[in-house]
Amino acid sequence: MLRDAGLRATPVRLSVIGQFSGNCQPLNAERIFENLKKKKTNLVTVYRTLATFETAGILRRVDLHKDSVFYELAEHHHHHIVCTDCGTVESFEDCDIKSVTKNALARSSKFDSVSSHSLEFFGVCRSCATI
Amino acid sequence: MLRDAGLRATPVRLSVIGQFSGNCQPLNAERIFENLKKKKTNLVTVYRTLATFETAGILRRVDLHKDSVFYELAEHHHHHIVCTDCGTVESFEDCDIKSVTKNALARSSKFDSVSSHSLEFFGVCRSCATI
DNA sequence: TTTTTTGCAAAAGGTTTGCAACACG
DNA sequence: CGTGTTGCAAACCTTTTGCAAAAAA
Repeated sequence: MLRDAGLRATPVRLSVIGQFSGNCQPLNAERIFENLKKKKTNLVTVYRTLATFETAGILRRVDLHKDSVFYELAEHHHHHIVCTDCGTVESFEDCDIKSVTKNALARSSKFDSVSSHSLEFFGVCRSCATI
Repeated sequence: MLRDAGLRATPVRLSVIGQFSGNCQPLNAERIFENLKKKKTNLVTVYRTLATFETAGILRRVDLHKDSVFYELAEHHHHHIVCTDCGTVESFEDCDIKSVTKNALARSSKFDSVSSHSLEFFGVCRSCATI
């Protein structure tokens, strides 16, 4: 993955990729940094790693209406349901929005194509709703 | 609108609502503040107004993968195509994602319902693609 | 060895908070 | 008049930048 992107394989980078591979939840810099504490690295390095990976197309940004930016593996085409109360995030994979995309492009005056989309749902989870 | 939300009608608030009503583009605090400069107000007040309006359900947050938070009228159920190159934003209204929503909820173990969703497309606009 | 990557410190930028003055209703 | 709202200054917090030391290839 790193080699394909022309990036050097460093411990931090390998560990960051590992964190995403072993986890379906989107992660933010702070969280990744916590998981790396034992590795004695720097939060700045995490931010730089995330930026590099996003540019390389390894990670993609996920907007969860939270205070910091979350990422997930680009190859995992996920969408999310976010609890606006407790912040829990649930992911789901299938999204058949081909027809939506087609309609959007048909009506667009500026775009001929799109390269990605983000789709997130927001609501109150069952657990928060019942308390 | 303000009365319904139990909010006082102040000049800044009326002007902010006016800006959104007369504009289909999502706006961020900085932009709203610029449009208000003649009114001699404060950027802090703009942020507070936006937060109040979001809580009141008058505005909703739009994530455009930009550095600041954008908003639009909640009653305008819009989605957007954002150029990842020049940043231009095009809005579209129709989005038939009922079936996607239904599927997501059917597979969800934590949510029985959702109250909103955000759907944005990203790509390179025709103008940026040809240059 | 050469180029990329990291660490540290410091800055930047967007957003929030405390508190007193102000204004809507 | 009373409570909600604003202005100002300052703080906050996430993210970015500069530069020299360290590490990958």
